[in-house]
Amino acid sequence: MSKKKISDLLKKGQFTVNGSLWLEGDGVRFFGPGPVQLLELIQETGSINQAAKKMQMSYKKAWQLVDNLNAMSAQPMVITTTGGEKGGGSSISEEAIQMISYHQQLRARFKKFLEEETLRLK
Amino acid sequence: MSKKKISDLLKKGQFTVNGSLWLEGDGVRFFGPGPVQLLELIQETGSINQAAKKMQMSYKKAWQLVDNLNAMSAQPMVITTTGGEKGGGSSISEEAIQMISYHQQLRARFKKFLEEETLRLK
DNA sequence: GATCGTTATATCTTCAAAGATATAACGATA
DNA sequence: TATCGTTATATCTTTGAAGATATAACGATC
Repeated sequence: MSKKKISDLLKKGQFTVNGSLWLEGDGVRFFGPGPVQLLELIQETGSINQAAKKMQMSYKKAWQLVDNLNAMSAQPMVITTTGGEKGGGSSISEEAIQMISYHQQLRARFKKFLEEETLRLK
Repeated sequence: MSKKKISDLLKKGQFTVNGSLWLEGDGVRFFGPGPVQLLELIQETGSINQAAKKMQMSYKKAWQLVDNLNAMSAQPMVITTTGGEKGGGSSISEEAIQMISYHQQLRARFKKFLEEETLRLK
């Protein structure tokens, strides 16, 4: 019996290999797709609050992500200030910019991997 | 300023790139690591019930996975019989064996990808 | 028809994650 | 000192997934 293509084994028409990637430190996941987008939006808006709103995330969750990121990194990724003229605000560090850049490249390589694997199904 | 290694940006010592993969049909995830092990154990034990116990999964969840797998595949991956001498039992189809084999190869390639990406951090 | 262990299914309970809400702290400006 | 919008934090509610439990259906064997 000849070997069938995987897609022949399955019922529906459109199949893809998909997945997700993250950085792990001592078994703890800490840098997935969510945080990257949040960092980008903090950079754009200058505020955790506004960044959270833009991605329809609760402020609470956004703050937790920021807190977690800062705890895991050698230098803070997000610098926050409270009070002042505009009530405060946040900016991202050079390290955060490098992490964003790295993550974009990583995602691009992963995307290629997934596309190759999806082709292999057919 | 020279570009730092990613691992220098982070606090703790041991970092890895990790992730998970699955097959998707019409946006619905349906074939991850859990089902593969379950299929293997059904093949080994001849019973959904015993397979579930071996991997410390509730029968309910195991049965749901089996039901889902059969619904997604052109031919059933698990053939079940009820009643009879031993109360019934289950076996896996040729298609399931092919899926297991495919998934093992896919995991091996993914493992290589993750290892390469982890090396890149350092 | 009584027995057996399994499949098949429904229902109830638990538990953790997420969301909603409220409020204190902050500090430049006027 | 009053105002402002933001950060920082606590607490309560909601929700969905998982787990626990119970039971019917099944059919070869005796």
